[in-house]
Formats: sequence, structure tokens, C-alpha cells
Amino acid sequence: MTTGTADGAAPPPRRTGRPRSQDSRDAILLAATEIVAEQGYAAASIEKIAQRAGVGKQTIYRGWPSKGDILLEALTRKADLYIPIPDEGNWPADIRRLLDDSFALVRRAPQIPDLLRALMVEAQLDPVFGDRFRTNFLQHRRAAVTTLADRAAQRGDLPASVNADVAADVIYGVIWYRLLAVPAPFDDRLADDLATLLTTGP
Amino acid sequence: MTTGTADGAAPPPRRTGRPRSQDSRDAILLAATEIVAEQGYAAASIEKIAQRAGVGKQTIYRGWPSKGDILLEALTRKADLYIPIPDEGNWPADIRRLLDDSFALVRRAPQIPDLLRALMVEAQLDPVFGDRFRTNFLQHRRAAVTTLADRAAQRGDLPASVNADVAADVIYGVIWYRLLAVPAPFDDRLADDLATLLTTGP
Amino acid sequence: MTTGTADGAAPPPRRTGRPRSQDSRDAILLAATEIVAEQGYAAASIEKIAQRAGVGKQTIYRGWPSKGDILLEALTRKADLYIPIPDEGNWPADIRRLLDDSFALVRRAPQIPDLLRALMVEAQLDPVFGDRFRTNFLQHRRAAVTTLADRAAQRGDLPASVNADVAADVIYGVIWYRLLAVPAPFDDRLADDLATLLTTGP
Amino acid sequence: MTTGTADGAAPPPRRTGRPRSQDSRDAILLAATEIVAEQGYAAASIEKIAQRAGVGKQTIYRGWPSKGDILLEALTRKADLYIPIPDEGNWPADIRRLLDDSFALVRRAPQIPDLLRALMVEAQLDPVFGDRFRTNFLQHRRAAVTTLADRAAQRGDLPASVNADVAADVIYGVIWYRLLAVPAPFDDRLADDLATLLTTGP
DNA sequence: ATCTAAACGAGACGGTACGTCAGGTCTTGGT
DNA sequence: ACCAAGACCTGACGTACCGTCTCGTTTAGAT
Repeated sequence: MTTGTADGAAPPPRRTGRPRSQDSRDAILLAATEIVAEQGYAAASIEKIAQRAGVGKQTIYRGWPSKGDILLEALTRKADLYIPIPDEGNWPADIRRLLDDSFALVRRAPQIPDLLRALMVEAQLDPVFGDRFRTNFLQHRRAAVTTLADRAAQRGDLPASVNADVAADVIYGVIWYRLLAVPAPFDDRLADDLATLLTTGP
Repeated sequence: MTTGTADGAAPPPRRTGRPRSQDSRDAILLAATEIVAEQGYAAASIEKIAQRAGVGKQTIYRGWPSKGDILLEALTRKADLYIPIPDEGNWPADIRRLLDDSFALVRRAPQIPDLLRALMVEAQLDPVFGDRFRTNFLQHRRAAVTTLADRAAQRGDLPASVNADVAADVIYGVIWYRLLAVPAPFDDRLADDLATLLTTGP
Repeated sequence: MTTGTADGAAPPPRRTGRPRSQDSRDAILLAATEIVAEQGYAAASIEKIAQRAGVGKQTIYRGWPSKGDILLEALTRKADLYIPIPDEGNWPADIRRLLDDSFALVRRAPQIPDLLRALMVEAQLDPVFGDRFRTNFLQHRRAAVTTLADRAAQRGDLPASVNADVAADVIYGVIWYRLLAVPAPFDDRLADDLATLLTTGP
Repeated sequence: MTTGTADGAAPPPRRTGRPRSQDSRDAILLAATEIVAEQGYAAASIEKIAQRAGVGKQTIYRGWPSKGDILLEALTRKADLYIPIPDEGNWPADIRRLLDDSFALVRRAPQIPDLLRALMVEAQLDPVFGDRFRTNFLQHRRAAVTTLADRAAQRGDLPASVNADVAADVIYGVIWYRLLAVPAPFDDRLADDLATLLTTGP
């Protein structure tokens, strides 16, 4: 993902007027991230973000269509978020690698769980943003798993009890469930359990 | 769940004054449910609920400590919500029965997904309510699965690749993920896939 | 004038709900008066008035339809504003008395010129308020002069060069002109000149 | 916008760089006049003027220190505004001529009352401009009357009940009062009344 | 049959945040 | 160097709700 705003194909080169300030964008994303991490999502008003970023509210409304889109860009800006689609040559290693990478990211950057929670809340509160969130973020994540599963199916080492959709549902279901609903950590025990479940066949 | 007000041990019989109106409580719960279902959670302000219920705001604040608690009681009031812990005598049948009952409930009462979404949102926005929600609702659900799994373990028909915690994580993880994140239905195909996954062992 | 809000005849006694706070109204009028006097009309934003009065903005919007109406009530609240229609028995004494009373009032309460200027500005900026201002304030003032002139005409001591309308135009024209356009004071010299002009006939 | 080559009368001290565009100035003044006349003073924002004139905001700020100054120049640009100081040889004729000319101007160009109102408002809102307005415009007008009165006094045909200051106060007081406060027209009846008042002596 | 006291509907209260508009300044590329 | 365009920060607008606080009005049990 690149920008968060869904620009179709050819962004017409802006011609006149003062260009938008990258500094302001950065400050807004940073302020939003910090407020969400420090004070929780309920405290992350546009007004507070603007004040903390040292920016006018209009600059925010000019740059993003909703609060969710700010958070989504903040999330994707964390470049280390990128989790490569593993290719270890076999399904068990692939799935274990994906789980380890995902869990490590969440453990490494403590703001990421906060951002993810905030994004899911915003997706429920603002259905229009919800669609963008699903399309531009959640489906990309699912695609990583289904790619692995398709590859495994072609190789023939996907257990008969597993298919691509259920694998994605289980992995991201459990991740989101732990983020939102239970205070349990993302530790190796969980990775073990999930990997075992998804790689064991009759 | 009882009332929402946590009256610990001694139930002091209220003595004087006008008793609280059960009609008002009912009207509030109905109004909240309808607004969430019709207009979405973002539209469900206390003010709108009070107006639709024909009730003063103070009557709401007298009865529930937060908006989440209203929704939680509205959810539990749907008496048919009650899903018995199955006891079919074997793990595959138990797990399949639990899944079927759960999915059927969600399909039968279309307001229930809306209420569940709203509750999860409110749990994120209001951490104090979040704790109540986890303790009084989510953990009860988990307990159903872990009870089944413990029974299966004692019987010896729990697959080696499954344990009680991961079974609960997977089942409720997938349910919540589908409620919040993907527009997919709760159909027999999903029940088949999950049951297969959780009952297949090496 | 009584309230500034043009309620026709029978104000239906409000029945339910918490009654409006007279303290808040008073604080709003005082804050508006002070800000206009101290910082000028341009600084008198609704937001500043609310803050200085220690009042929510909604309390202002609930009580007055526009900023001008606040100022108009503040002006009329200065009870000593009331200038009785004199009846000295002859036109020269009447007109001199009206001028003396009017000038004395303006000199005595230094906020009154500020309020009057602010009201006239607001009447230009907000045509709807402008109509109210003309009807409920300016025409009442004119009426005092035309009453005196009509009485004088009946008595026969109104100079042939003066009629009721031109007398009102001259008196209030000069007063407003001095308020808005020239920094000259409202002193006895001006009262002498105007009285002489309006009482001298061929 | 392109600047015509024929800049008629005064060759400005030619400097380097692109010269200021007279077309832009004209467009700004025209846009300001039209907006005030069509939509009222409250709608005449710098932003709207710039947009209507097809001009950058900076071009406006470069050319005038305040919105009032734009309007003041727009007013004085209406060349027919110029009212000669009459010299009919006697006070009654002079004063009648001045009133007739002034009233005729206001009746002929309907934007002029709007501009005058806007200028007086701006003078109240912006005290710095207010001083300029008084010095550069209002006092010039007063001077016309006091010149006539001084001449009459020297000739000896100024009524004893009139002096130069009160004559100016009355004439411009009534004009401004009618512009700002009452919807009455500037007709011959008013001219008759004022002329009679100011020319009748004992 | 009154009295007492809490709950009731209504709605005003001081606040926070919303999304928009305008003010006056600044920064582009183009003429 | 000036221009049109437009982004920048500031601050005010009028609205929606928040959770609290009065009002006058029920409505029960205790007198």
C-alpha cells in the first residue's frame, strides 16, 4: 500500500498554488499515533491531533477524508510493518514464518496494536471508511495467507482439513480477537498452537 | 448477568419512593436496539435513545453506568440468545452443535450482529466497560468451548493438535472477525470448515 | 421596551424542564457589554462572550437569535436608559429637556455609546436583526420626538420651519452621526445649537 | 489577465520586474462593489472578492491595507461622485443646491448607498481604517458645508440660529441616519424640509 | 386519607468536539 | 518582480451530545 487515499491510476500533476507540506503530514501522523498510544482512541479527536501537530484543522481535512484514513496511513507508514510473503518451500515453514513475523511486529512496535484497535473501531463507526479499510488493508492481509495456501495446494502439502479461506479466517480471526477481546499476548505458545492446528492433517 | 449495577452482597430492600419503572427500562432497551440496527452504532447517542424511548436522560443514567451496559443488557435480554453447552458425548458432535447453534442465532436475529459490533466498539472506547464486557460476556462464551474441550480431553477424543485455549481462540476469533472485518455470512460451509479443522488429528 | 425579544402578547408559561437561569442571562449581558466597551465590537465574538460569562455557547444560542439581540437587551437593561417623554408645557422646554436627558445618559454610562455603535454595525451586517433594531428601538426613539412635536403643533408653538419628521431626523441624525462619524462630545454647546435651530421660527 | 499598453496619464517611475496590473486593480474594485451591492456587506469577504475578480488574495493585500480602503477607493472611483461646492451667491440657494446634488447622486447610483453603509461599518470594526475614513472622506464632506456657511456668514445671510458646525452636523447627520437607520428615501420633501430649517431665521 | 420520598418527563446547564468559513501569510510555477 | 493559485495557521461559526442539575408531576409504602 502506498498512500492510503485511494487514488485510481493517474494522479494529474498539481500545477498551481503552494504545494502541500510534507512536514505537516508527517506531524499529523505522528501526533495521531502518539495520542492513540498514550491516551487511547477515544481521546484522539481531530482537534487534539491538530493542536499536538501544530497544524490547522483545515490542513487535516484537506489531507484525509476521515480520522480513520489518518490512522490507516500512520499504520502503513511504519515501514517495518511490511511482512513479506514467505516462501520457505513448504506449508508448515511458510505458515510458521508468517506467524512469527506478524507477532514480532506487534511485539516490537507497541503502538501498532493501539492503531489496529482504533482502525477497527473507526471502521465500525464510519461505514464508508470501513469499506476502504477492508479493501485496502484487511484484504491485503488475507491475500498473503491465501497465496501461501494456494502454493501449498499446488505442491500438495496442504492438509486436507485446511483450505485457503479458513486458514486466513483462523489466523487473522485469532489475531484480531486477541487484539480486541482478550488481553493475552502474542507469544510463541500461540504461534505453536496455530501452526500445529493448521499443518496437522489426518 | 443480573442488572448492570454491581450490588455486591446485601440486597437492601428499597423502602420509600416511587419504584423504578420497568416500562422505562424496556423502552430504553428497545430504543437502543432499534437505533443500532437501523442507523448504526454511531447514531446511537444517549440523547436519541432517550427521545425515542420517551424517557428522560436521567432515567437512563440512573439505570446503567454506560451506553455499553445498555447494549449488553439489550443483548442478553434476547432470551433466545442462550446457547446451551452441548453434550453429545463426543468432541466432533459437541463442536459441530456449538457452531450450528451459534450461527443459527446470529442468522435468526439480525439485530444481534449489530449489537455485538456495537458492544465491541464500546469496549474499545470505554476501557472500564471493556473490562465488564470481557468478564461478563466474552469469558462466558470462551468457557463453553473450554468446558467441551476439557470433557473431550478426559474422554480422550480431543485431537492432539487442539487444546482448549486454541479451540476457543479459533472459534470466537473467526466469529468476531467475520462480524467486524469481512462481510462473509455465517453459513454451513464455514461451520464445516471449522469443525473439520478442530476435529481432525494425525 | 420590555425584553428585546419580540414576543407578541401571551407568553405561554413554560411548563416542563429546568427553567432558564437568570444568572446566566445576566452574566452573558454583562460579559457582552464589557467586551464591547473594553475591546471593541470586532472582538465581541460569541465564543469570547460565552467564555467570559462562564457559560456554554448553547446557552447563548438558546436565549438570543443573534449577537445583536444580546447587545440590544444589554442596552435596554441599563434601566436608567429610560428617558421619559418630557412634558414641560412648551416646545422649546420639551425639546431642550429631551436633548439634555439624552446627552446626560450617554455621558453618564460610557458603555452606552459603544453598545449603540455595535448595534448599528450589527444592524447593517445582519439585515434580519436590522429590522428588529429599527422596529424595537429606533422607532421608539423617533416616537418620543414626534409625540412632542404633535403636542406642540396642537398647542400652536411649533415653528413653521419644523415638522415632526424633520425634528426626529435632525435630533437622532446628529446623535448617530456624532456616535459613528465624528469624535465630538455630546456637550451643552451642541444641545444649545440644536435647540436653537429647532425652536427658532420666522 | 494581460495589461494593456495604454496607461494614459501618469507615467510611473518605471522599475524592474513585472509591473502591477491596473486591470487587476479595476477588477478588484468592481468585484467589491458588485458583491456589496448584490449580497450585502456581510458577504463581501476578501476571499470572495479575489475569486470574483480572478485575482490572488495577495494582489489585494499588496494593494490595499484593509477591506475598507478597497471600498473607499471604489467609492471615490465613481467619478460622478464629485459634488462641486456650489456658489449661487446666497445661502438658501447654496444649501439647496448642495442637498439636491447630494440626493441626486445617491438616487442615481444605487451602489453608492451600499458602499457608504459598508464603509461606515468597516470604520467601526477597524479603528485604524476608521481614522482614515474620517480624515479622508467625512471631513472633506463637512468642509463643503462649512465653506458655504463661512461664506454666508461673511455675506451676512446666515440665519442667527445656524452656525457652520451645526449645519454640517444636521445635513450629514440626517443623510447618514437615513442611510443606516431608516428606510426613508432621499426625496425633494426631505430637501425642502432641511433647506427650510437651515435657512429660516427669526 | 394524608404524608414522604424517590423516580419520572422534560429540558437547561457548562463543556468538548465537530466540520466549515474566512483572515492574513507563505510558497509554488508561470509571465 | 509581479501574478494566480492555493496551502498554511488561527480563530470563530452554529450544531450535536456529553453527563449533571433543576423543575413540576406521579406513584408507591408508611403513617
